[in-house]
Amino acid sequence: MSASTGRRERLRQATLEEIHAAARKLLVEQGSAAVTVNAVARRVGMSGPALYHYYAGHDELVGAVTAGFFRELAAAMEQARDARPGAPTGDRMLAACRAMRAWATAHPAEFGWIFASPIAPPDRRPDSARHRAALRFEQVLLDLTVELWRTRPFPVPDPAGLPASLREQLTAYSAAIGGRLPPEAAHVFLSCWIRLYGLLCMEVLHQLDFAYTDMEPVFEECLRDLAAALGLAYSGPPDA
Amino acid sequence: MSASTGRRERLRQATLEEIHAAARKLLVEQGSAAVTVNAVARRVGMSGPALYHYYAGHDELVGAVTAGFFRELAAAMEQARDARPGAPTGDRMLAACRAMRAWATAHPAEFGWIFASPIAPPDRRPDSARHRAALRFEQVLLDLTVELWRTRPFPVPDPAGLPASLREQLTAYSAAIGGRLPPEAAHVFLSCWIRLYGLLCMEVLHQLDFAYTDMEPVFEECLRDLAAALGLAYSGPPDA
DNA sequence: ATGTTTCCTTAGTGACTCTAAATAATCTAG
DNA sequence: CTAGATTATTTAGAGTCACTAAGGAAACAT
Repeated sequence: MSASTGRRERLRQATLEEIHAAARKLLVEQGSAAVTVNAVARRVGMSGPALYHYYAGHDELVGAVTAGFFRELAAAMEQARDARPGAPTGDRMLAACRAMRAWATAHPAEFGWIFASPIAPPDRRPDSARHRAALRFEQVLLDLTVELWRTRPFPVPDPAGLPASLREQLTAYSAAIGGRLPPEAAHVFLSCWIRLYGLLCMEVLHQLDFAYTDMEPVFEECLRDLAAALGLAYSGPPDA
Repeated sequence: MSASTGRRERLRQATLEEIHAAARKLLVEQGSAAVTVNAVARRVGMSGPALYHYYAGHDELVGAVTAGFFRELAAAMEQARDARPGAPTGDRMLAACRAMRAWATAHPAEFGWIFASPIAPPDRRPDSARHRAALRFEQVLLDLTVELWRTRPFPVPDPAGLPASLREQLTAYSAAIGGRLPPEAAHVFLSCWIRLYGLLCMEVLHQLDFAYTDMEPVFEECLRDLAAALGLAYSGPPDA
């Protein structure tokens, strides 16, 4: 068997990327419904069933494309996070959040595709590339929150004030992330995550068009809230 | 021409409802992808193209079904709102919010369909039945907020502290709702709306499965936050 | 040079959306 | 009560989709 750098393997990788790019272009230009096996194959110059030598079917193709989007989004956030290594954790967190929205607004079709996948639950198998990429994406803000918690702990609610069932779930989640955050801190993290993610979700799904035409200041207001919740200084958008 | 209660018209309405029910059953039992023109027609006992005499195509059928879901959701919220006419506005608002989540969790497929429609943006024409039903849905909490604002004004941010572009949009929205809320109050309303809607969005799209298995206490925590923001007394879930 | 693996094509199946034409049922007018 | 218009529904068919199967051609290994 040839090594991983064999000529064939290289060609195969190139074709995979070409397929990936074609699918993305199709998505951006004509919407998610246009991303069909046949259409993608046509774009890369091969006809129909040839694509089945690269992906087992439509779902797997969709999953691979989605994973790529997640990776790109995570990379953008990681880059923003690491752009100024010496800066306070809070600033780097705000930068990562803004990078998330920047990617989302620069690539609305891709961001929408991530959530409202034409086929929502199928590729949610915990071993899929999509799942791994999604984990990496979720990890970015979690890591920053952990760092913040270690260096400059934020205020947390009294665990006794939380409902018992919520406390149990938080304890389980705290264990799932290796105890890097205690349950109360995990609650704060998840609350922030929900607000951030939910807002972008709604923006991208156009659920707020009835009230807002430009979501940027709304997003900044949300960031201000989150900064307050995390006890960190809110510094306005970089170019404002 | 016959009156609106002609026999034919009645038959047609009955068929429309039958189509509607068949589509919904298909959605619930086999997922959104199963809601095809052919499958729906088969279920109502007619074959294929006959359905085109009731809907111009797949998109219109989807839109009609979605509008029905919106109406049902709005009705459930209105019923909760009006269940205890003498109760404080705050209690009735919490009841309406809980009714929203109750409907969403009782009909996850339908609620998910509302957002991640197989065909997202096309039937977003401002004159469609879907759009009107969505407006009615949005109106429920808006009405309650207006009532609250008139009877027991909630704290609002200083307009001078808001970014100019946000202020402009809020002014426009305030005008769009007939000035029933001033821009600052509209901002509070929209913030609450975004948090509520965003949370349910994420729950239904299973974006929080990585941390929570039971979202009910999370939702109640959110309600508690919103109650605080609106300056009203939080009263726990009715049956807890 | 031979055999194997990989890639890609054509052909074909069953499903889908939707159009067109023909047929059956129903209502309306004289 | 019958003739014509309207409506409901059917079958046929075009075009596309996902996917399978079978075969040819190229690249690879030995």
